[in-house]
Amino acid sequence: MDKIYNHRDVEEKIYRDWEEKGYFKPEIHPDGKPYCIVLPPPNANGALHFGHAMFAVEDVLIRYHRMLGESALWLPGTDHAGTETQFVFEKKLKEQGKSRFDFDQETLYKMISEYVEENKGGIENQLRKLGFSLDWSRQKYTLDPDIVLLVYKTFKKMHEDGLVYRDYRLVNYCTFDGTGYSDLEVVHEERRSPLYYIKYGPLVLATTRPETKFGDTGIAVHPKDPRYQQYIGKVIEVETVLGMASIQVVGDEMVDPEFGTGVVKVTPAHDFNDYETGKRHNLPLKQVIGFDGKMNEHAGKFAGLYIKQARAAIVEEMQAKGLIEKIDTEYVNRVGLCYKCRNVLEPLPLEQWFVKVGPLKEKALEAVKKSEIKITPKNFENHYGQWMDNLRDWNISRQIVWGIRIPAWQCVSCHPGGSKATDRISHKDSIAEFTVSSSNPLQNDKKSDWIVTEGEKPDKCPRCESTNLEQDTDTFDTWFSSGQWPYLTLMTTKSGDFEKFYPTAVMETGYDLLRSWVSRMIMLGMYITGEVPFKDVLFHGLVNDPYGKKMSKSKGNVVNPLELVEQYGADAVRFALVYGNATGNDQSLSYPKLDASRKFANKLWNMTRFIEMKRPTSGHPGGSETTDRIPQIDSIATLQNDTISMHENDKAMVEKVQALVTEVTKNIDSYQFNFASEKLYEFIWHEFADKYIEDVKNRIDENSFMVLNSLFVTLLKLLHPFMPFITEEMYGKLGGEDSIMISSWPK
RNA sequence: GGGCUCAUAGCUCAGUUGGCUAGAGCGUUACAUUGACAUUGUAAAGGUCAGAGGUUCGAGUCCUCUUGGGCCCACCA
Repeated sequence: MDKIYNHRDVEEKIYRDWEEKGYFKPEIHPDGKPYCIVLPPPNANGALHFGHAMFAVEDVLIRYHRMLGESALWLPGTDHAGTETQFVFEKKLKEQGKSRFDFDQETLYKMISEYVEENKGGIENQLRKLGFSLDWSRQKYTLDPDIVLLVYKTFKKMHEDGLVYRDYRLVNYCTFDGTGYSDLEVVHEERRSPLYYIKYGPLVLATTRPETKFGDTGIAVHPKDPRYQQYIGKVIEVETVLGMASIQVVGDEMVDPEFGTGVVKVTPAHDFNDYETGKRHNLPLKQVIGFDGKMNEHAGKFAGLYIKQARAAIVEEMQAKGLIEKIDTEYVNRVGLCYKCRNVLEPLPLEQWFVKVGPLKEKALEAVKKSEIKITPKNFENHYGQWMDNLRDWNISRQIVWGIRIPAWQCVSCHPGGSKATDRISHKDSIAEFTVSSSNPLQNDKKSDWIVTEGEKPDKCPRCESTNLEQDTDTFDTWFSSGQWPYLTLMTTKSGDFEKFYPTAVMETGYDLLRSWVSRMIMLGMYITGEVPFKDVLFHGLVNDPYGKKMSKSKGNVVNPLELVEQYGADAVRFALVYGNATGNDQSLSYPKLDASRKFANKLWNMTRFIEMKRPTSGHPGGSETTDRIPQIDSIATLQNDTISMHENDKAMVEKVQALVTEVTKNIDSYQFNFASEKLYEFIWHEFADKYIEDVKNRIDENSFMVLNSLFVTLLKLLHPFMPFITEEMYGKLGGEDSIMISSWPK
């Protein structure tokens, strides 16, 4: 044996060996109790980051349960990550001087698909490098045809059950990326936005968005505001930059009399609040900003200007006309930004598919309340409850091509010029269609217009028998498919998997995915299967840079975990991430800790070397590995039964190891991986090596050797889930049979 | 505006249902060792556990408030 442990010599070889022998498959223990973890699917097009490296705790659990003799399945998969991937691809297009609008939907989809295929293997091999015992034979991808079919079925069922509906509503729309988003994908930022005090006939109101005034269909005051009682319910005449206009005044509780002048303009087409106000007072909806981010024809001579330009031009003209009383230039408010491109999102009215969350969330909330699902750390149960309580209907339509196209068709004959999303994708001016065909969309009910299928094109329109049907060009929000991941995967891997492994044992992921992912998996899982998708939720924290700052590409402080694996070894990286980090807490990447872990591996290596040297039958140069196999005593119980005569120090050590086994087992069972790893580190190094080996060194005989060897193998087994490679390597050297990963957990 | 979370040795962090004489890694200091260990071992220094109250036989741990970080949520025109 070399004097030092070199992970580069062993890791790849060992992993290949495990995989070839089929050790990652649950069939290794076909009759064992089922234990399943579904891997949170990384972006198929992405690269490994620390969020993935934290999946080490899943490997700890899987390896532990496998050693317990259970039928353990860790199921890998990848996600097509719609918006993310299309965003990356469009960047590439831009480098080539092209844009997505140069291609039709099918071509663009194909291009992205090919691009993803090229990169798809990357993430898998990176996960292998970390030693993850994933059953690759069951790997799934969110765009596998069998998965897609199940997603269609879910959608169809939800449509039939009235849990999915089409509605014309305001969405957070990014005019740069050309798609709407759900509430979750909006990031808020404080910005200085001048507050303009505008004269509106006899009234003065304050607004940050004068350019939307052409879309005003009402003016609101607080119903009890004594200043404005005489106007409520009246129509007033106001002078605007486009001439005179008449406008309805309403009283609404929404208005804060303390803010500004206590008067507010109501622009239902361009503000979420106003949309609701408009609905309450039956005010029409008038869209003045298009999906291209420009003013439309309702803006008169300002049509065609981008929002920013229009604002400046309008304000200038209003000032010239004396329509602006004052401007508060220091005013700060919160604006919604696109989480991808950081541009200001525009609330725009659009027909979208929505998931009615009410009935779903009720059950999902109850499951956690009744502890059918336990969340660790426990305080996240509060987060979960709060989020669920405030959940609004979920917009699942995305105006991007990269994703699962929504299997809904509309009859062109019955609905000439319906809401064709192609127009938005090509950025043609589709505004007229909306304002014309939806003269009063606030009361519009278009639910029955759509034919939803399991993916196949309907033969004809059930109403007019026309065969001229067009599919919705939108795709599903990526979370709609990944939100069904546990059963989508298990229903499509091997027959019997779903019955055997569902509900899965635990969903382990970063706590940042509680809302966007975990909550949706619970809702959709319970809806489709009638059962919770997993019994436990286990959250890990984020890994920040060594200074505690969040790693991000823009900051340039991203550390690639693979480089650390190369430098320190996968075992050391895994150990460093688990050691000293309380479950669910964020941590800063610590090089000293990595170093300590690497040294620990080296210590183990040298403990093995020492034991090998002291092996009674070894020492003669001609001795072969096979004849020199060390007698193994596999269970501590055997030692405790006085099968051999033991020195009293050996006996004491047996007891200590026994106690350690109990504690480590308990810690892993309760997801306290930090305790387990700390105890192992402390015991192996400072008890077993420093004291016991030093003691036994001078009095070693055949019996004490057997105890030493057996106890050390026991310790290696306890350590194996955390440091799989080195423990495997040493297990072989110490005469262990087969592989440590399929050996039994010490009792 | 709500909610969550953190504050413990020079640094990075553990501390599980209150029992602590408060620990680890790295760093620092002294000594030992060329050994199974590109080292390791033995020992030492270093902390009014953010501050103030309270509950308790007992508080780093539970409660209240204060201060200072971080995160999340919310439609303030």
